[in-house]
Amino acid sequence: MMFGGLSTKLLNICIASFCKVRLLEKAEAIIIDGVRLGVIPDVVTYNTLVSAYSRYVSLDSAYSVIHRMKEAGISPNVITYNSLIAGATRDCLLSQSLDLFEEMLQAGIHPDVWSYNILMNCFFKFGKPDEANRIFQDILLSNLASHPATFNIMINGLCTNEYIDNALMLFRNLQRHGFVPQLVTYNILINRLCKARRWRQARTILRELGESDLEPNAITYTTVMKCCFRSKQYDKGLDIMSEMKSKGYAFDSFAYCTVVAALVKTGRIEEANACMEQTMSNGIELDLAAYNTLLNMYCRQGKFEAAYKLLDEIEKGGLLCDKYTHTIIIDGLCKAGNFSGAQHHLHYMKMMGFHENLVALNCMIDGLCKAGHIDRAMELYKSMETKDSVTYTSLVHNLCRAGRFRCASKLMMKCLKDGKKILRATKRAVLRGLRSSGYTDEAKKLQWKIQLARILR
DNA sequence: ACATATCAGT
Repeated sequence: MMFGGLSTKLLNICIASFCKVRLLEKAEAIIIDGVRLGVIPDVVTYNTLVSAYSRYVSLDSAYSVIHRMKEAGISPNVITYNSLIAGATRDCLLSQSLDLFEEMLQAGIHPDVWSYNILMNCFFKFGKPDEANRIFQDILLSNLASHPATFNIMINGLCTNEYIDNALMLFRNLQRHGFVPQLVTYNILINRLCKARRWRQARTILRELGESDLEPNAITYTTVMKCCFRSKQYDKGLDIMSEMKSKGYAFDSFAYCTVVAALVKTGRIEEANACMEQTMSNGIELDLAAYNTLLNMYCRQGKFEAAYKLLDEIEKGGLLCDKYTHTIIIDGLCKAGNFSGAQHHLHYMKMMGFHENLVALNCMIDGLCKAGHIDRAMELYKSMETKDSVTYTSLVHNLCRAGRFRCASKLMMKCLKDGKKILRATKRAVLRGLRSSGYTDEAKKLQWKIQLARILR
């Protein structure tokens, strides 16, 4: 009996290490071997599989593990449910996450602090900060010992739900009460502050990380590098890349994509190529985001044959293209002036089950305008179900460039009525254009509308 | 030995 217990423990350790490197078939094979030798899988064995399948394969495949588990006479426990709920949240299935939580309660299983953390993260992900906050308060008031992750999830969730000041206040309050930030806490704050373009505060947090006992990791470096690129400090970003390499940090797919995307964006195609070759020669496995980065690079070089070949390769490799993939192709074709090709791909995308793709249509509009086909762009605009501020900005800006200020003005009023934001520079361009071409009354009217929109907002 | 949070792509 004791021997059996020990063997199951060993089996579980083996399975966990195979799952960690995504060798699920190997993990399954060991279970079969184990059963032959009389080693009985337990709840931990199945939980390990549930987690791995939901993470690396699909939620459905995780459910089939649950089925096998029940057939073997083993009941799911709180960890099983936590894994499933986390998986459903990762797959953007809000109601399924909540149903699973309910099912867990119905089954008489008591949620633990992990369950509440996962649920909190779920609410934040779906833009429900109030519900998330309620759970946070419940955790603090309950007897459950809170875990640093509770605070990290809270800080991150507040930031992604536009409560970045509250997140900072929470962070400082926690520190006053003796909370020692973890590396993830710093990484979360640096990243979110950079995305909000609050460079000064981001630098403060980065400095505090430097003064702490913690060592930055690859995520920290990638985050800071991205911040440099975002604030147009390209050479500084590349310096950080070299520092990261020389200090021996693993240069992963994230790091390479960040660098390649920045190089492509600034037109440094040769360097981007070299960087991408390094990625490949380092044997880094490309996932869809990495393929999309590569695809974007090809498109910007006008290498569409290579791009289409890559598209085939992606699909043959069993990956499904996402909306980013298609948008990159459409944007690339538009920038190259191939509008019939772009139209064709738009149809293809629809055939693949993607319906509205506002970003791709915005790329079409911008491309048409830049190639001087403003009327075609206006036609497309009229046929669109939804528009956003990018749609309007692109059209208004290009109408101004073509000297069609009254048309630009009319469109901008529509935009304001629609409650969409528009760049200040674009507003000024329209007003200046109207005045200089003698439409002073129109300019006054527009200015009034702009002020009105500001008051109403 | 199993479950949560941070970094890349239009």
